[in-house]
Amino acid sequence: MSNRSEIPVRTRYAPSPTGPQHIGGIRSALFGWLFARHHGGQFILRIEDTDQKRSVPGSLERILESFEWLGMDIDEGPQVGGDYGPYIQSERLELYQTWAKRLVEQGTAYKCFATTEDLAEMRASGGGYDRRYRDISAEQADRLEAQGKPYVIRFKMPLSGQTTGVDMIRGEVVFENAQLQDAVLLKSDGFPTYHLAHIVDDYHMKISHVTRAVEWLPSFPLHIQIWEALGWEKPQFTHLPVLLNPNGKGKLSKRKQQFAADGKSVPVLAHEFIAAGYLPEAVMNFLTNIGWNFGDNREVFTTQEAIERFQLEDVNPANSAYPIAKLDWLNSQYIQDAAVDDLARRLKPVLEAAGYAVDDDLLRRVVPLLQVRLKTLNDVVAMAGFFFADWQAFEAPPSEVLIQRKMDSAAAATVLSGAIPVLQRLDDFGSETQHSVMAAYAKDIGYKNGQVFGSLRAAVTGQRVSPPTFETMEILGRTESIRRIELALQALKERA
RNA sequence: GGCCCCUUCGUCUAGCGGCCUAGGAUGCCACCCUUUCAAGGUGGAGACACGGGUUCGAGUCCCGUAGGGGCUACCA
Repeated sequence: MSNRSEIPVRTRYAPSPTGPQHIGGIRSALFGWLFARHHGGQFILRIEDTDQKRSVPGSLERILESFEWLGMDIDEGPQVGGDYGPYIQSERLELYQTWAKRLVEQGTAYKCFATTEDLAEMRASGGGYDRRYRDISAEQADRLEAQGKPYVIRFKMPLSGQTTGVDMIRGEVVFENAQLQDAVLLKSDGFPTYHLAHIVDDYHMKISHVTRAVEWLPSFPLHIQIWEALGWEKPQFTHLPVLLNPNGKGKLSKRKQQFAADGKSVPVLAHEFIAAGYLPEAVMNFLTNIGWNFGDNREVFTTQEAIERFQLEDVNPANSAYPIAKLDWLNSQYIQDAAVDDLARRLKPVLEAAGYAVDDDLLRRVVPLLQVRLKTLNDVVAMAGFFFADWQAFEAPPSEVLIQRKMDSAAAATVLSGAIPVLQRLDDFGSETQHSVMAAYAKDIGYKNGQVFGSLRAAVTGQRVSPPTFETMEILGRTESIRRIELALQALKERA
């Protein structure tokens, strides 16, 4: 596939284990994954837990679950292993310390003894770190260290000149070195910062293409300088656009619950998509189509098809408002196109979670009635839960459901009671036969189809909105259908 | 504030100088179909942020302005 690079393509997703996975992070990972798969390369998961304070136990499991659900397979990482591990940064501390020390020895980094208070003062007087320890002598530094003073290691950023970075979707980006600070490479607790750790790891893990969110663009020149100070050949870089809130204002946040225009809360965390009843294929399709497009004006495509076409260069550099409304549509497309057994298998746990005991054969008969009616898997409960409830416990719905528009209680009773013998006489209780016979019946008694069919629907399903009436009655069977109609008649009589 | 990135219908996008009287999708509206709800069909409204250049010709290239986003931590 790749005909211009001899080195194998290796991309990585390197999240901090700070809790549930945010859809924005997953999208960044997705682009790196698609790129690796397109080129037949490897996709690596690395956990960046160098900030102990922010680490949340169980995060790794959540990340792995999200990837598995979406079908994004990981070639190397914690749990799966690989030749370049460990894949958790807190287990690689020695490596970072070695290289930080090397930089100090070669004079491109230095020990800085400024205290938190010193830094706070500098910030208060309106500026960043003033580089006060950048040029102290080695003896001075040794003396301070011998006194037990804590220190960090900072990078000696060039004070003048420019650094030019090449971004695969933006081209050259030029920065003034004087704008950059002497970033901390190694913290006083011996842990590296992101700046050092990711470079050491990307180098040692032979990452060929760094894909990360645009918020890293401002520190791009710093990273370039560090790569060069280390004397390592750089990978290629791509800064990916991010997801904005649905209204286009601000980066999509997992902290603040977002609401779509219709007032529905917007799924942002990976597990929320599962809980909301979305299909993983639909979510993948949805995510892939933001900031990248399939071409040919196609909106619905498989992950495999996307892999065949995906190019990082084609990614739109602009951030996007989170187009969540499109996911409902896409999801409904996938539900419509799903095979009956497949959809039944996915619907079953949803119904069970709602408290229904699901009979597989019954479910398979019901599914075809549902396919054009469900936006999400969860919709099955309101639309067709009644099929799976205890039939013996069925009760007639309230009168306002039973009595159709432009009808009253007496009219409803007339229509329903007259329908019973007609249904009883049928040789064939199939929906089509029912339909034609009931249409004729409606004409006979002078009511509209909608009034007759609607009355039956309400009597038999207990709902105003349901799958088609006659298909439903066919599944329920003649005996049960008529029993329910009788229950409705009784209810109308009692309430009259 | 400084620095960096971005800017086509409400939204996601196609467009990489003439194929654009700007295409698709979603959402919205109307009509058709119709036993509810959907689905489906047909049609409609809807965008090149603005101003300068460059060019025979600019949505497409350059500059500026405006707007949006991000960074500016011993967080990533």
